[in-house]
Amino acid sequence: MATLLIDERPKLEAEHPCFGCAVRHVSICGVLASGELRTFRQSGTTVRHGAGATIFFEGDPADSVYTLTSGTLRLSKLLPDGRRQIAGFIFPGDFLGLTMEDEHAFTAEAITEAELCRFPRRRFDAFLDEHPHLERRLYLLAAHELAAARQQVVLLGRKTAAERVISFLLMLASRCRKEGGVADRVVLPMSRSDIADYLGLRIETVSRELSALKAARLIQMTDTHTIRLLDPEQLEALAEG
Amino acid sequence: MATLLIDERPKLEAEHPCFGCAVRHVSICGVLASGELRTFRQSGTTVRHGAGATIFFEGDPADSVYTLTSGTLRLSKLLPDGRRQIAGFIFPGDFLGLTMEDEHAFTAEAITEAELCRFPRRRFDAFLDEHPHLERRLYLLAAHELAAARQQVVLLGRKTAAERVISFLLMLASRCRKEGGVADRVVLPMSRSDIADYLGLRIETVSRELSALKAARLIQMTDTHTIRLLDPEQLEALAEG
DNA sequence: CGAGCGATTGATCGCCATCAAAGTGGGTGG
DNA sequence: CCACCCACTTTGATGGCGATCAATCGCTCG
Repeated sequence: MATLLIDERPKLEAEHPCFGCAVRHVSICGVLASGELRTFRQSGTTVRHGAGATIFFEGDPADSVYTLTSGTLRLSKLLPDGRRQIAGFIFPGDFLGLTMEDEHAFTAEAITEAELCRFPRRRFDAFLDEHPHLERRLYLLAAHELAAARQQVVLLGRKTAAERVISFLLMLASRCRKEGGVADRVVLPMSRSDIADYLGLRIETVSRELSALKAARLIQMTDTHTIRLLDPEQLEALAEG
Repeated sequence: MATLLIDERPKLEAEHPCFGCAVRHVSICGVLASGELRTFRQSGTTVRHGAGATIFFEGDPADSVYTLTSGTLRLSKLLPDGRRQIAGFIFPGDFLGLTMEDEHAFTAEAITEAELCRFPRRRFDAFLDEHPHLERRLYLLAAHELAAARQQVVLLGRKTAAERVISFLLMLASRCRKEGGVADRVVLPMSRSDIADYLGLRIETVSRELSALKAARLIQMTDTHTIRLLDPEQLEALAEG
């Protein structure tokens, strides 16, 4: 029995790359039966992007959808004069390219090296027609993103700089926890500039607030991209005023 | 032929209140065939709320969904210390209560007197199971709301007070246009306080910016709740910096 | 070792918030 | 019908938070 598993596993993966996919169960593919998955896989291709690369620009025709399998992306929009707002970060398992319009409203860029599953939109839509239960999954996905966007609206509309930075750290910590990681050790793959543009602040302000939290012994920074939450309880209280 | 129409119409409406519904074709019900509609209607009830009334509070169990048939609502959230952020306004034809959580994340209140179609969530879900094409409609709806929320994120994160107010006016004008109204005459059913809490500003700032636009001959105010856009082109340019 | 980029820290400025007061309009009761 | 009230809006004066300008630090890479 055990030997069968050991022998069979690699063969399955060779036919079905998805079986080896780290995010299969969390992504949209999770609801697919094995036979469906094969068909689905055949309509997609794997793409790799180096850090800083652009997956698509705002205004580009939205003719593909993606699942991120590794790395981190940012979704951003530029105002004509260069001001930038980041609408969200995309982590492994997240879906990308979901839109009703013909054009993408936001630019998607790789923060770290990233790997994605790319599906031509036409094929994806056709597949959707044949598998109606995928639509519920898609709806759940959209509802989830909507909740996140509205949380960001509250943050940007009414929170102070300190509250924004704390909320951001807690958000990342919560995502860490859901993925089974340790709760109080947060990795920030993005730069201060990305954080600032996500929180509607300037990099100097983000830096200052982090320094203040460090001085208050609420966080610890081993390096600039790794933060340890020393008092999650109090941070939680501070995040909401 | 004409007499038949005249005679038959009221009878149809008596059996099928939805036929007389002003928002049937734009709301989620629009995809339903007549037979389906009858079933759907039977699972819903009409509710009325006076101006200022609360439809549900954030934290209330999300056991109903609604379609707004007349009036205007606001979706808001309070921070512990009383700061309020409005995440969106709900207009006739819009869907309300759409959430994946067990509890509503936002409070829904009537700005003007409002009329809604209320559906118990269990029945709605059951109906959804039997009519899979409704799920696509629902997905489209969520995607639309997501786009609106992200637009608000950009507004709150990176726009100045003047740009926010102009963007708001243009948003309402665009909605007016879609509903076949005149493009340059905008009605604001909500108070200055509601506008401020939507735009992440204070009422004084909203008032000042409106006065400035009036002084610049870009808008006209017949009364505090009716605004005429005198130069939509230039307003459009000013809205994006 | 120096160039170059990102992050931090410091000094000052400006937009919008806050505090304050006056204007407006609609509804009520005398 | 008018006087009064109350809530909402507008306008004015001042202040503070976060932006801006500027310098330094620390790291990686050539």
